[in-house]
Amino acid sequence: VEPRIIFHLDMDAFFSAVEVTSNPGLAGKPVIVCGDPYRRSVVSTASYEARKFGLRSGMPVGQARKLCPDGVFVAGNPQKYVYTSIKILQVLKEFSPLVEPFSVDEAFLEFNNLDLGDAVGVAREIKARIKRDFNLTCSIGIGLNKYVAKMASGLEKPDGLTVIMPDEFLERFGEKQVGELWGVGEKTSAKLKSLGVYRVKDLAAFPEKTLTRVFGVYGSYLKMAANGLDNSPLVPYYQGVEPKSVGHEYTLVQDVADRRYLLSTLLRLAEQVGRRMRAGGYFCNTITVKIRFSDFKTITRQKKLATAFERDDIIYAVARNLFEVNCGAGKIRLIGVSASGLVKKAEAQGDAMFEDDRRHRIFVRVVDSIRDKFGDDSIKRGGSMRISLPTY
DNA sequence: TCTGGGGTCCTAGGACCC
DNA sequence: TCTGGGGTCCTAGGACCC
Repeated sequence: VEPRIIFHLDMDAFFSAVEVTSNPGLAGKPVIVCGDPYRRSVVSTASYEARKFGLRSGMPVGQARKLCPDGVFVAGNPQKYVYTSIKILQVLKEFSPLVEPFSVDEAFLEFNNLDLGDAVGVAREIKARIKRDFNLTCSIGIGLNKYVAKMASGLEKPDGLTVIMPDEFLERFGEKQVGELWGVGEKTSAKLKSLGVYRVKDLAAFPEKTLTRVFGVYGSYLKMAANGLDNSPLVPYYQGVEPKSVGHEYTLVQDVADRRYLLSTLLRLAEQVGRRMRAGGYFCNTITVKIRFSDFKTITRQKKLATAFERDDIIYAVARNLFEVNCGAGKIRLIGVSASGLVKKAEAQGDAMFEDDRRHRIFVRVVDSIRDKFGDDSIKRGGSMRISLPTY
């Protein structure tokens, strides 16, 4: 019996590549997809041409412009990427029913009864189909578990195809820095360095007891990761995963001290959160407000209620109270509202707050449907009308 | 160069109860 | 009188990922 084989498929510079397909004149140019260029934003995706200039995801757009003055900076179109992503998933399902969408540009596939030699052929077919149908390239990593497949897909980007057998993991990654491992970020790298662990092979051989003492449950995960071990199951798309939270946050165009303006923004965020919950059929019992001050210090404050709710006015009332108690008097850079403790609508039945008035619900449904068609800004309630910023 | 937005999971401390 | 032990729930923050 052949063991299960896992593919990890990673679209190459996905957002930039999609922009090029809808505007072929951009082909071969440094294309940078970012947030609204008129607001404070960062690079979402830089094409490989742009990466030659040192551009990376997460880099502030100002810095990116300096490094790459001739770059084409495009405001992202999330809907377009989601649409393309779904189309690609449909193609992947033709190759295996066991597809786990991992993000908008990544997916895992599982194959059973597939010979390893044949796996490479299947991967080539997938790459050819995606090239033919979408004019996009991807990189595929193949291994016996998700972790190895994920690490493999990054080795030969772009347009890569990499197989890693269990006994090959340390050959391929042993000499690399621990920060190259999926799940090992800046802080963990630094902590590991202080333990004398620099390379993946050092971590692979490090005593697990020490790791567990320093990192808690994460310690044994680290040791396994460094050895290419992973027994996490693939979760097929049709099983889905229930979200744990729904939130929105917004970095203001400029830091703002005007409390009326901030509250109107908070209301908009509360309404967006409510709308997403209703669209998914969820109730929540906890609201979290996030505040980032001018100095980038960031706090979160949350409140759990005894009952589940989804009404905008309740979300806003809770958020507003948390905000007013914690906002201080200075300028604020970002505010966010998030709902957690989610339960499906059916499970929330019988809750006291569920018995609220029908008219309110109908009103909200109408507003939601208009916003679905025409965008969040098409309808506003009085309190969320923009109040013009004072001149700076 | 001035630092997005959407998430998940884990930890630690305090409140509270028995 | 000057100090327990166990357990659960809630809250805040940190780390990481795409």
